[in-house]
Amino acid sequence: MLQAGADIDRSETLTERQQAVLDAALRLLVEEGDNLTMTAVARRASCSKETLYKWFGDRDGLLTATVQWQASKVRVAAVDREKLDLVSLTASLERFASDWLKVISSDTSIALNRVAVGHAGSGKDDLGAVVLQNGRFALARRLKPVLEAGRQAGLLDFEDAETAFRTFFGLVGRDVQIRLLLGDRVELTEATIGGDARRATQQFLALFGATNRLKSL
Amino acid sequence: MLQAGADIDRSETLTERQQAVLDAALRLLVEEGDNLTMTAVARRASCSKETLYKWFGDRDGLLTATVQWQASKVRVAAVDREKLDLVSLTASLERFASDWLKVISSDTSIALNRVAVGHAGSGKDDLGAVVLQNGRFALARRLKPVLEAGRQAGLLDFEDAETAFRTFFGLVGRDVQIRLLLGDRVELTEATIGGDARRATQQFLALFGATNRLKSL
DNA sequence: CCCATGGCGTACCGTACGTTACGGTTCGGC
DNA sequence: GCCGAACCGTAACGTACGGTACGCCATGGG
Repeated sequence: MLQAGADIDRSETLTERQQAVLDAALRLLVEEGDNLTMTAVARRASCSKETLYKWFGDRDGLLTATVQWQASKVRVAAVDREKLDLVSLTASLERFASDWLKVISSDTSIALNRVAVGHAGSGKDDLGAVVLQNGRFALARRLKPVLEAGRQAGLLDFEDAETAFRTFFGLVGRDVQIRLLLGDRVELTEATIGGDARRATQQFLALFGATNRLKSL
Repeated sequence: MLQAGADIDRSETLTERQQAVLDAALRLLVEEGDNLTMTAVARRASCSKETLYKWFGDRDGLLTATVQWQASKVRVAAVDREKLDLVSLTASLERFASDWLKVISSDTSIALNRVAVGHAGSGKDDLGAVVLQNGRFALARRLKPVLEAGRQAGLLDFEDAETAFRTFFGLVGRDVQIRLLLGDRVELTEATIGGDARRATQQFLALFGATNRLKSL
């Protein structure tokens, strides 16, 4: 399984300057992909290579620090769980879907996932684990309480929150992420994202809404 | 959009020996990932580097040839479209889902997708396009006729075959592929694949079956 | 005023790897 | 039996890049 603690918040232990350096590395990562060089990072960040090595150890250290830094920035606020009727549940689900689609279609997410996937083969670092923790698993952690609350309120009907979440994940993401990662130009305007979020939520409610029965899962 | 002709069948133009070399490269790609060296391929294939360069031009040429070679091997037979009732349609869908899950969870598919994703950033070659053509788009080409036939037979109800396919794709794959690419150990036994295929088809039929209405897509 | 520290810029080293060149060997055709 | 082509094994070359060392400057405390 995945290592625990891969999503520790490093924003505390980082000085202002170090964060600026990591931001530069992040921008360069988006532009150049995995073939960015230490000299390029140093030049872009206006710092010396020796400083990079002193702060981050080696290239892999810099990369993981960059990924964790970006991860610590997208920590989103959870949904408030006060009122819960069908319309608020629907709104929450649509919100989650829309946010998720925006994230996975952003340039930085694509770049980060690319390098993480590339590094996942030879187990030198755990970029894949970091990205998973702050991507797919973070989404699950934030969404599952909403699903459970929906079940408590009698709006949803499912056996296992995990499988319900995974279905929602599939309905939202479909083929978007893999196509983007493989370089396909998927048109994702604000409008299409909104439409996809609505469609996915409706489909999810059709499958797991308490009114409809689908006991054969 | 993606380049046409990315899925030309190269198995004709390749001699026996060249296919053996590509097989060796493929195995090495699965083991080593993108950091395989030309010397390693030459040694594994018991051929000289000069031959590699004469046959495939350069490293990228060898990689694309390897990917295309593997792609030409998984060309699967289409489904026969004679009888078409609900049980045969269900069987076809389950078959597709199960096959697809087996493919994306195979070692070679994971390795190939990893290098293709890694190379998709810097547009040196078009590995991403090749993988997409022979993966996601090939699946769509093979599945869409079945969906259309199902609609003709009054078993399915959808507006656009493309969006219907994408929903099916999402219901089948969910988070499996991205988790595998990122290095997560997903347990995918024969039994779980069968169960997932059944669940995905049932959900798809619940959404797009002609008996049920979900006109708000 | 002086010195120590931290960081910038740059030159440098070692190595890994893509690419090329070359000598030796097999093999089909004459 | 001889020739050329194709190919194997390996040595060699060039380069790019990770990692390190060193000189210089700024700042801040004594």
